[in-house]
Amino acid sequence: MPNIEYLCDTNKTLTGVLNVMSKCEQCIVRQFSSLKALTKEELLNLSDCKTLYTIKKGEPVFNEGEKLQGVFCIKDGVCKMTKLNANGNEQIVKLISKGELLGQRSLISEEPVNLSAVALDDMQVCFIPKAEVMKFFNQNNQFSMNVMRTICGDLKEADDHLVTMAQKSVKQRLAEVLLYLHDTFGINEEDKSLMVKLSREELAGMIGTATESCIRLLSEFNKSGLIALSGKKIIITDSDKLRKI
Amino acid sequence: MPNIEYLCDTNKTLTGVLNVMSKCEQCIVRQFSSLKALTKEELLNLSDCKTLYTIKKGEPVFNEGEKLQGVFCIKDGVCKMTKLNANGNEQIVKLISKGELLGQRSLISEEPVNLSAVALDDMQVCFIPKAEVMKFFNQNNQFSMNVMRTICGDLKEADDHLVTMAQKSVKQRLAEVLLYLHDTFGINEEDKSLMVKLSREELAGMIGTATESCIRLLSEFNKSGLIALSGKKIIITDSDKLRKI
DNA sequence: TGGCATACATGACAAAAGTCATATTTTATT
DNA sequence: AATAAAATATGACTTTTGTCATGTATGCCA
Repeated sequence: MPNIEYLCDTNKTLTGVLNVMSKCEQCIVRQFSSLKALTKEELLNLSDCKTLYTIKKGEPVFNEGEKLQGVFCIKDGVCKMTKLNANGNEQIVKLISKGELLGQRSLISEEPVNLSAVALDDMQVCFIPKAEVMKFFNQNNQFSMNVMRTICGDLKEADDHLVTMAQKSVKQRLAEVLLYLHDTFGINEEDKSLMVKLSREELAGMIGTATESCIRLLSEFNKSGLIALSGKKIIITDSDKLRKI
Repeated sequence: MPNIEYLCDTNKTLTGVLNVMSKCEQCIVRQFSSLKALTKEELLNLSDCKTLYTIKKGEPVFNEGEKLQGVFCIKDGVCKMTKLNANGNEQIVKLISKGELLGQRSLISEEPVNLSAVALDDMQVCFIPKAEVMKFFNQNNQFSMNVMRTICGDLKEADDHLVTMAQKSVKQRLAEVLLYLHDTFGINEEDKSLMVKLSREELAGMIGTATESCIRLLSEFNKSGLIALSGKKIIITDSDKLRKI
């Protein structure tokens, strides 16, 4: 992972230069996260101590087991939160995108992160040091409540996700994931293909199945006219039928 | 579910009588929950407004979709947190026992509960009204942090659980659940059988499989000498081998 | 104590999903 | 543009898991 501690402690110049271009106060993304509860003054402080980061497609923001020194606010891009199992298979637990905070759970629990975060496309993230976040917890109750509500939402999603994994067939799970990608991240205007591009292997990793099974089912959906495939691109052509699988 | 609002608003006498027998200050169970952060004064208040409840084996504490007017602190007993799927199958998401709070997520998110809670044996729970809990959130930061840490822990567990469900075989999941029941809830002294008694159907519901598959695998484990079965009782005889499945 | 209901158990078969081999296509690189 | 490497696709087969039928044990209650 990028060596955040190093950059944050020593590269004051770089940090400063980057910050000129991105005052937190004007950052629209902030409005969608728990940070929306911060006061003007708190935002000014935040602007000074944050570090803007660019992470290239395929690179990790952090890896399972690392200790974080703060949280990341996603300004742009999408990443996958993953976990390796004993066989070396990668399970994608969820996708996280613009406006969300990464690593809050780890900070609160004072534990290493439980999941890896890997960029699915080029990302821009702001790193906010631990001390700053903890200060907000102490002085801004609304912020605390926002974080708590977010985590409660995550917990509900995780429980629901669990039931899906435990009770539904691979086919149903694939249909569900395709609809989720469609509804959450949208489609390209020109060709109506899903905006988030995952390899077949990654798609299989979201569903918890073998890559071949995933490919086979995509072919089947294609033949049945539920979706259209053109190279890596997936276009949902009959979302109603997909929903009824 | 028991009509909590009714009891709490009107049955002052009953509440009082019960409270004489159970001051929160002396309640050992409290020490294991987020409530341990409360001051003496806060505990005295709590004693006055809580309601002690007895819930019989098989009865619900609350059902999926209900709106709660507070949280439940489990004084004794174990319950299953479940969700019904479209086929009417019951998925057991987790087991909750002595010392834990039920319904916090719902209260924070201001949403109906996402899971049903059903007693696996006779339970004793204290109902704490919403207003009281919210007061603690506002006046006691340590309490807030405790709740937050608990929920973060739940989230981690849920994510891990998800990976297990998605990636492991039914056989592995059964082995894992048996070890979990053993390690978390312990065994009976006399016959070394698992303390928590689940029907085959419930066990299947924890694993996310058909009851017959669950029974078949238990037989197999029995024949291979990993476990011993005597009626409903399950005795783990070779936990090392079970762990290596 | 007998009979009924329920839970547990097992066989036979079907369906779902995984594995391995091997094409074929796409993408990256020189 | 040529080639190599990676990703996608498909067939053949095995293993896992689910379903339905049916039998057996267990507990409960009049």
